[in-house]
Amino acid sequence: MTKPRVNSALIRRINTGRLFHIIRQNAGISQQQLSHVSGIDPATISIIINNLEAAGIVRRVIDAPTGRAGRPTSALSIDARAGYLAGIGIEPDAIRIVLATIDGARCADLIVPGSLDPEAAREAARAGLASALRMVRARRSTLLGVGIALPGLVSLDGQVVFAPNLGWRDLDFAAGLRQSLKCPIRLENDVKAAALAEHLFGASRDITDFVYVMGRSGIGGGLHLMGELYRGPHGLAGEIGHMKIVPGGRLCGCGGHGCFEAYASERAILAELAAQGHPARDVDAVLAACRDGDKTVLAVLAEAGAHLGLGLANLINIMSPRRVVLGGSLARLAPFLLPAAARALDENALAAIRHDVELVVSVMGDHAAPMGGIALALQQFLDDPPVRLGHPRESGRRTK
Amino acid sequence: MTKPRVNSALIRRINTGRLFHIIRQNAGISQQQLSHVSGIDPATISIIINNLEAAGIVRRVIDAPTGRAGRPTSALSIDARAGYLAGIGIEPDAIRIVLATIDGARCADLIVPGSLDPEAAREAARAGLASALRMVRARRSTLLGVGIALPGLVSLDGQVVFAPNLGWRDLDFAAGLRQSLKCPIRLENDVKAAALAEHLFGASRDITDFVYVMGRSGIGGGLHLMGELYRGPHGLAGEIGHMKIVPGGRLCGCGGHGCFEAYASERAILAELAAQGHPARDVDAVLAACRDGDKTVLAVLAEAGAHLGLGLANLINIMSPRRVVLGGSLARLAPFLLPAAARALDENALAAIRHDVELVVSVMGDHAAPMGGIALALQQFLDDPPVRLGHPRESGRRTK
DNA sequence: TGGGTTTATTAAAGAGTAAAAATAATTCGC
DNA sequence: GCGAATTATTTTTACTCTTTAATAAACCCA
Repeated sequence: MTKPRVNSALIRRINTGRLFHIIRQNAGISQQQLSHVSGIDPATISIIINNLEAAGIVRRVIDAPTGRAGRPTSALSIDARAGYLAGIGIEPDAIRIVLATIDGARCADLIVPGSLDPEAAREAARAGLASALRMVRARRSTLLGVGIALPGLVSLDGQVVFAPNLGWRDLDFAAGLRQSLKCPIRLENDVKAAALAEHLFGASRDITDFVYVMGRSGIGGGLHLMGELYRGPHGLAGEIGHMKIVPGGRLCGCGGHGCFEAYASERAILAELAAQGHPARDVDAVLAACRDGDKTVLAVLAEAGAHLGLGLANLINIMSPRRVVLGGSLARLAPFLLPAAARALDENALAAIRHDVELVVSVMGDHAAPMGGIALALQQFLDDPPVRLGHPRESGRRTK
Repeated sequence: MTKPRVNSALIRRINTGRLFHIIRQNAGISQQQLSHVSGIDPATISIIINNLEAAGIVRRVIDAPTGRAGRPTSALSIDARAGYLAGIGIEPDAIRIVLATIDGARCADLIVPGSLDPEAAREAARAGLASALRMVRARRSTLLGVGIALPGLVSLDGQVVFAPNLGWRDLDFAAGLRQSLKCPIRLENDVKAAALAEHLFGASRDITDFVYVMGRSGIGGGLHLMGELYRGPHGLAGEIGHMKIVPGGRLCGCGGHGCFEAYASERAILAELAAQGHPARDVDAVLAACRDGDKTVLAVLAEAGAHLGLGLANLINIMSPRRVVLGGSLARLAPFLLPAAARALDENALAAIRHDVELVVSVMGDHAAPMGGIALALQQFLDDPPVRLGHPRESGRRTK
């Protein structure tokens, strides 16, 4: 049971974080606007901004004259030179590495072959990260944090509990990297990480309550509630793939029957196509067939879309989020899934609740997992900044 | 969009509230133990306790000698003389009123006939409340807060959006009472309120993440996440009754098919019995038949229990709570529902998640809703105490 | 009286807020 | 054209509030 002390340091950390994100998402904002937006007093802002500037996190540029009277504003922005964050998305067959500045701007992108052997995957990630750093001509000491996102159950303390696709169980994947990289590392389930990225960098920045639904081979979910990721008491909340939508229905990989992901996942769609004798074996082929107007494929997708809508309706009835974000292969297939899904949603979600829910598609694409890693790293960076922010005001007070 | 300022006053409110609840649940605790339990510094505690004592909220009794050396501890407890909280549970046919001291101890209990006319219901509640106050010989000025719990959708600002059982829509039920009672009033959905009561007064005091599932005529839910009630962006989260567990299944009152409450609610059970020609028309009759070993009733309940387990499995798969609490008529029928429900749970919930979830029955009984009202009133009292706590330290500083 | 235990007080450090002051441009008056 | 007034933004100062650590006080028992 964590009980963070409620004290001044916490206040400062919260307010600093809030200002950081506002600046990040509104580059060029002035201190006065910042005060208006955040509700924090201008004096407090002055102090915090000065600290952030001294730490090299925020940059201040005096604006060009506007032509109007008064002292010109200075434009605040996150200083890209502060250092880099790395996001690592681990999949069975590929490891995606993204390097970003601390404002989340992507500046390097890399895919290396994956491995089911943890040690090999770790080494591949490490080597890939080194390459990425070379790509931007950055020294390893400029790496401020690393976030790792992988498909599987991850405990609250970042241990891999079970990752069926990777064949990993009870593994501290980050430990080895932490040693060799000498910088903070966080590890999280890829869908939860992607939800975080959606909140920090995506289209749902101002949405405090949304559900991220990601189709990979199966279906995962991330609950973002009250402005923060909800992990649940064991870190397993949001695993919606095995919600039962058809009692006694199709056999699922989990051993159960009628699971959500046995009907609406990429794997389920491909399996259904195969069962109907269709040659498509991956999402690209499915999309190509759709564009050619392949009736079989369109029918299968409509069917899957209807089940998708049914599952989402349950999710919406329970959580009443403001938005549902679709990611992964669900996002790619969305054009052909959504019509049926929207119908099923209208039919099965309570009207009063359905009315206020948007169903949108993530724009993150394949970057969802590694950008989730960036989000994790950024969160870590703000939770526990390497330079002590908010230190005592320099004692250079002039006396009258 | 609420954005509470993060400042010293907030810290004090949070810490004061924490101490209040610890004292409430551990009457007789000493300041030192309080510090140990809460993690708050003894000095801070000293100040806060002095304020609470001066406000008449906490009482300090110097303990009898313990036989051991040292200054005797003083026992802290919530001062029952501080005043009363009222909880009002509104149902179509009855209004339940509970009076409690601010530590949540029930001291009066009353049921008056209900009404579908808002004005009549309001007047009945007001009159009942006056009677309850007379029962404990208390003046109306000692009433510190009122919480109202009713079956229906309630917006975040306490407006009744839709209460089908009462036939109310878009109604500010509390407004009239607020005028005549001249004390703070909060209004909330009864299941959410009951979940709050379960957290503050029930068996789930130390559980930060649980789901409260209440069977009335339908089925409602309350999500208690991260130590607080989750209302969702519109206050409609947790309305699990219309989760679809059987696609295209039984017609539900909502117009949809296959809803949770069309299979596992009191109304559904009674309807099924009627369809099978059984004479039981209420829960009492059902329970009596069960005790007589009535096969028909037991079979219907087992069937309903299986569907209950199926619905709970979905809830658990999504939320991964630490506990599911059953209340209302589900609690009364629990002995005959649970075996089948537990089986369905084992079958349909992911093992990794199922393993850490308890399924328990609320001990609140019929008091759930009005005690929910008490919980609301207490929360209101602590959020916005009538006497300003944490006032400036008395200026009686002695100088050396 | 002295030892031990618990509570209360005090001083220090840090946070936020409000008001005043400083800063830096433009605009006005001549 | 040039200085003073104006305007808008940021910083400083003064103050309150909070936590925390160190210190003092209160109290019982031996």
